[in-house]
Amino acid sequence: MPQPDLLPGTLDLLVLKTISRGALHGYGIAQYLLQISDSVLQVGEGSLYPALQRLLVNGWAEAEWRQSETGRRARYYTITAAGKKRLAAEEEQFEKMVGAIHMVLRGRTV
Amino acid sequence: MPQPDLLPGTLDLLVLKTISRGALHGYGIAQYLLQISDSVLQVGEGSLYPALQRLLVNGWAEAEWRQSETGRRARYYTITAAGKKRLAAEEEQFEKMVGAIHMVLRGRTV
DNA sequence: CTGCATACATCGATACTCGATGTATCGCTT
DNA sequence: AAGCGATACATCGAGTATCGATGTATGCAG
Repeated sequence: MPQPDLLPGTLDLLVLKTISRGALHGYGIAQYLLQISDSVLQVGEGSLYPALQRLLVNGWAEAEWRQSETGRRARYYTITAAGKKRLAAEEEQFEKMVGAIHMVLRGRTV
Repeated sequence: MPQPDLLPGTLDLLVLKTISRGALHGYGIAQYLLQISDSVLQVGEGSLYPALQRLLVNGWAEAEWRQSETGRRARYYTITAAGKKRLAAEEEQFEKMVGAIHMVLRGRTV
């Protein structure tokens, strides 16, 4: 178990943010995350598809079958209004956590 | 499930960093994290003690029974050389992840 | 017509956090 | 001296998430 492919608990955040830029299919989401992160965020399909299901179930995203740019059938995900609210909340929570962790790492004496 | 008490996967990092400042017992570690993070990092005992066990098993920390400042028996944890190496690695990995996630959140077009 | 990239999805194993529960002692207040 | 809150340890089961393996299918290039 050398290194995780991503920080646990942040996948929903990443996916929501990605589809907030425009409708996208699962494979495309994975590609986007890889590219923009310089191959740091390697989200496997076994993590991604369950995550997308979660978003649908919670009403944070909607799905629609369409034709992809390369001609294959693909499921495009769109963020909903509830999803945008959730995204904002998760983003804030994430920054709060990172800030707190940095306090520890910087190691000020209390 | 409103908000998690910490980012999953970062607890070992936090504990290692804390005891790298000097030997400390479990209860004290939780207190320290609370204080320095302004009550953001609320690590429960059910998370902390298993984490400490992990550190011992992996040889990243050593434990010794002593008397606490308040007079009770307490188990003081000290970071080992291997633990310091591990800490550095986890710290680097964490920053890499956070940097990558920020790329997504800032949402540059690729 | 073969292989690779695209595109979907599920499953079991593994790991981690979280809340509840339990024990015990110290020191302060009543 | 009895009671209570804070200190201090630890374990257990439930819930949740990630990961790797596996399976299906199609479009396109060579």
